[in-house]
Amino acid sequence: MAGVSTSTVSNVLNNPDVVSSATRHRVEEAMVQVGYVRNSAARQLRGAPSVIVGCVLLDSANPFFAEVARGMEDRLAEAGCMPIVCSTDIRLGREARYLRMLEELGVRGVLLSPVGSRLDAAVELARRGTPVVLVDHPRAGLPLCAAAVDNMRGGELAVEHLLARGHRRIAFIRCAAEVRTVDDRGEGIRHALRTAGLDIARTLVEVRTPQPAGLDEADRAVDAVLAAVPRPTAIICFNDMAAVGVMRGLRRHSVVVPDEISIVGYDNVIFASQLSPALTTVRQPTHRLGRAAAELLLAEAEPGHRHREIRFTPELVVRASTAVRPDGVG
Amino acid sequence: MAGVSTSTVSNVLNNPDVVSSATRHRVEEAMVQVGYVRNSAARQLRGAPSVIVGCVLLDSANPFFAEVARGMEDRLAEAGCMPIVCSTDIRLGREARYLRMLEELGVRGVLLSPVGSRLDAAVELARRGTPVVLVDHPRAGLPLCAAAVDNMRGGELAVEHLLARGHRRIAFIRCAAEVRTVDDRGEGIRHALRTAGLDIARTLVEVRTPQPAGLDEADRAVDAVLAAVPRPTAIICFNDMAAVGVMRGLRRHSVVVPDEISIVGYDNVIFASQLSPALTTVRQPTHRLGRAAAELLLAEAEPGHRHREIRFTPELVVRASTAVRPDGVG
DNA sequence: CTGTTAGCGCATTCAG
DNA sequence: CTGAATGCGCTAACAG
Repeated sequence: MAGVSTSTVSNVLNNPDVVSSATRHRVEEAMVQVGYVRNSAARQLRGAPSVIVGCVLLDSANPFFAEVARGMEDRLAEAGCMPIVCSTDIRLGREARYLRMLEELGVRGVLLSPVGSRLDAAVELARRGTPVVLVDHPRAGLPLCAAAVDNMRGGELAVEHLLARGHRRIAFIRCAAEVRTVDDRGEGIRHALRTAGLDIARTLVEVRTPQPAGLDEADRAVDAVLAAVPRPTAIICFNDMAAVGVMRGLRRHSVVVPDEISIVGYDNVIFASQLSPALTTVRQPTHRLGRAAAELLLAEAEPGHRHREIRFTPELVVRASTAVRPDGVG
Repeated sequence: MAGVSTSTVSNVLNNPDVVSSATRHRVEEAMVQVGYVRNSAARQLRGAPSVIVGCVLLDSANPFFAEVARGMEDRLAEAGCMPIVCSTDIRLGREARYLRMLEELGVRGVLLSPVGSRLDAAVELARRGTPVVLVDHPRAGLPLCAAAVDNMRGGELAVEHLLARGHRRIAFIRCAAEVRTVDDRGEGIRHALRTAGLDIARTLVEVRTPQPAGLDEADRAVDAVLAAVPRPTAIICFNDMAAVGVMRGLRRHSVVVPDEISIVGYDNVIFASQLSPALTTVRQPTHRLGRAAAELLLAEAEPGHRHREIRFTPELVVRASTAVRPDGVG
């Protein structure tokens, strides 16, 4: 020890009030002199909780998840924690690998936007002692916490809006990969159609875009939509990026939006309002979703903790890409 | 030990070929039976290099950085590493705090998009043994590696394009925060104007938007641009999000783009091509930038390593938001 | 090829 | 209030 003492230093760091302020100052001074840096590995080995939280998302570069991750980061920072951000690209193998690595790291917990709906790996991980919070996925009775958006409701909102505008022939463009959120939106779409007394087989056209489901793939999916007989008068897209691709595809076919075909996106990315036409879409509270997930995870450390779900409700943002059904169609 | 041996297990994990395949299998079996999980903390304490890399960025939710981060993540994953992603929001205090935490964690290194240009903290950190790679910031002779985009050239590209279209009165909308990349673009703008033999005081109008420099702030900054006498016929924005705000602001003032005023953005975010009018902008190789930074960091572990800089060149993407200068103006 | 041992840096005893 | 001693899980170096 530079000053005089030995592991009084430990107390200076962990129980500052137990040390006389004189020696405390002396020790603190010595620490900056020597350039002392705490060693997290040793602390953790000794049993201290890790400050690291794993965030395993489908794709951190996707604007939706990027904002969710930022919400997580902000809440974690308040608690002195930091996120490790991983993208699975909807690949189960990568998810498993990341979960394994995070477990070995002894992270405080994992915020997981799961690939499929077989959550055995997540449940097992939690059972072994690493808390897991599901993000953007319903709790589904599992012994885990979850922060989710009501995607069924999101699908319903889109359909209700289109039905009110007179549309009776609607396409749903979705990604080929099995993603729970997208499935739920599809479920909501069908539910709303049934509720309106419509025959799904005759009103709904589902088109899947190949992976990676980006702008170009959605552009090409337009061909299939336009080939459907009778031709849909409205298209619901599984996210805003796809909606942009669809707009491009329709332009390619010289189909005017919204005069001939209406479009509804999903996510309300920041550019949605500046597209031409401005995109009608479903807004999700991304930042708050991320915060909530982090909140749930941090709460797992508390004594009488019980698993719970925080569920957000999406909102329809009506803009210029949807109009009343053109006469004589559908 | 479940099977029979003790720290032969260590060899099974680290020197598999040194153990007879019989016992190896036996040990491996026992490991899954017991549900054995390596303890990274203990390995690290013992001297193993960490698999964690700190990524300290200005704002991970910003599409530019989100894609850079993804590039980092992809390269790191190939090396069995994972990124901790932190956002400073251009606050020195937060940067310092994060760097400290990452140092305590004993990360493999830090990929830093620095707040200002006073890089003492980064240099010190590196000197103490945590490698630092600058991201989106020039090396500037420092004893660090850097992965950067030539932002001066980006500014020049924008100006050269506008000058070729006849513009002689140009506004530059920038964020109030001191950000090196934006400063460099401004420098490039001035350099290109000087090179063309123009008087900067008479051709260039610089407007700063308050923090957080988002869409709304840029929208409001339009007022100042339009108030300038003579009124600029073109606006260069420090990023695409700002360009979107500027478009909105101009619409608010019933100024038609590009007929009355041309706009150049920066970043070429994925939606840039779908705006109305489609945005002329400067493209940066985001994903590759992130990859390169990670690459440089991983290379720091190699024996005869020498610091170096990887510099990318931006490209102008000409679209519909820029036109020839309207007659009789400027 | 397999078993034994020491110590990485810290926090938490217990004695002074 | 301060100083000395132990062990967290692992690996490297050596002994069998």
